Amino acid sequence: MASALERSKALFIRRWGEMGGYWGISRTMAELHALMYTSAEPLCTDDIMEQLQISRGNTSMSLRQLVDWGLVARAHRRGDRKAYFACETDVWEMFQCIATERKRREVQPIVETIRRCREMVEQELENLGPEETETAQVYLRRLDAMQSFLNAILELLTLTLRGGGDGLSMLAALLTQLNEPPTAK
Amino acid sequence: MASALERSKALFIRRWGEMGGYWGISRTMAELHALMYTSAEPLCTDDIMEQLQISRGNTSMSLRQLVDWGLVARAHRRGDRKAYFACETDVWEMFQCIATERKRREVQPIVETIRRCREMVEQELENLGPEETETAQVYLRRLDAMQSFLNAILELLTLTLRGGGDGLSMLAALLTQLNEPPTAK
DNA sequence: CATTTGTTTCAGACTATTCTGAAGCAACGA
DNA sequence: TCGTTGCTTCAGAATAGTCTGAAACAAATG
Repeated sequence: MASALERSKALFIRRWGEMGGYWGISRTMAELHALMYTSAEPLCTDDIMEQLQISRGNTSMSLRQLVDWGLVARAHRRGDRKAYFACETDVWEMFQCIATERKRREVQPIVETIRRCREMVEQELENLGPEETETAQVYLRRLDAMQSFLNAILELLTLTLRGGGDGLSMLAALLTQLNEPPTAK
Repeated sequence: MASALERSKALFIRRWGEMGGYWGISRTMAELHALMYTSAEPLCTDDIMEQLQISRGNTSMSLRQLVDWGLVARAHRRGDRKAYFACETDVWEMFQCIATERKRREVQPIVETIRRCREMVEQELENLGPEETETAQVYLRRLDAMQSFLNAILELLTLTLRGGGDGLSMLAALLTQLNEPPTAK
């Protein structure tokens, strides 16, 4: 019978994997991450294969992605040719890695697309009938709103992340202050 | 030849759909959302089917999900039995809808799981050898760190969202202030 | 109550993603 | 140089996720 510690880890790994799915990360990659997060020691490929029951190829590919995201680092042991892997264990650093990458990969492109979309319509704006102009205006206003929103989020993340590891927790404290005084209005 | 307005909308819809994929939302559902966001008027099922070239069934299911998320509302026209659908157009409200739902569906469960994981190990803690105890301690510390992190995020969202629609933009402005003075140190 | 109009559901088809396993590559030591 | 160890790659298999279309349903109308 597996120890309580092992069963506890297994549960955490399973749940973390599930969650990955909801956020556009493959279940296995998330499980791999969880496994490393729960492990006190760096792990080698074979450890991972055995614990998660996945193939060598899958392990190699998933590890590479985690390293690309900056969530996992390669490590080596003296007199051992195998590569070992260790997870970033500071949760705020972890969050920063993810936020930075998603910003770059997903938010930036849509901001750029919105800019282009706006441009396309602006050029045509003069040659439209009155009703079409109205429709176009609504559309442009919506694009602008979305653009501002995304820029605000980008700025918020940039500023929060720049502020070092505990930026967000500081922020939360700050918000509490902001939210409480107004009750005395 | 399609008008620039149409081509612009199509581009936005395509990109928004792609992005949905990265965030664990089906491409079609995201496209549907984008279509409604770009449309000045509420749309009926047939409009959507035609514009996105998808089946009636798919349209019905995707709309239902969007309504569940609170991102889209049913509307009706006098003397017309068809249902029309309109998108939430305030981006901050939109964000709130998504944040609230994800919090409930995805963050809460993992917080609960972490609590359980901790419990499982605590019970066993006394019956362990010294080395195992060390390992278990590391694991528990990691669980605690993750737990605090998630709670901070939850709190942050709650506070931000409670503060009305433009809470975040206010926040961004505030952070700018916080970050700029220190340059004068 | 039969008909028309519009919506929902869901089994099966289809598509996309993920995974495996074996071949290939690279680094090292004998 | 050749064998050994360990990592990476990728074609094809397996799996998971999405979509269709037709049947069932529901509501309004004649």
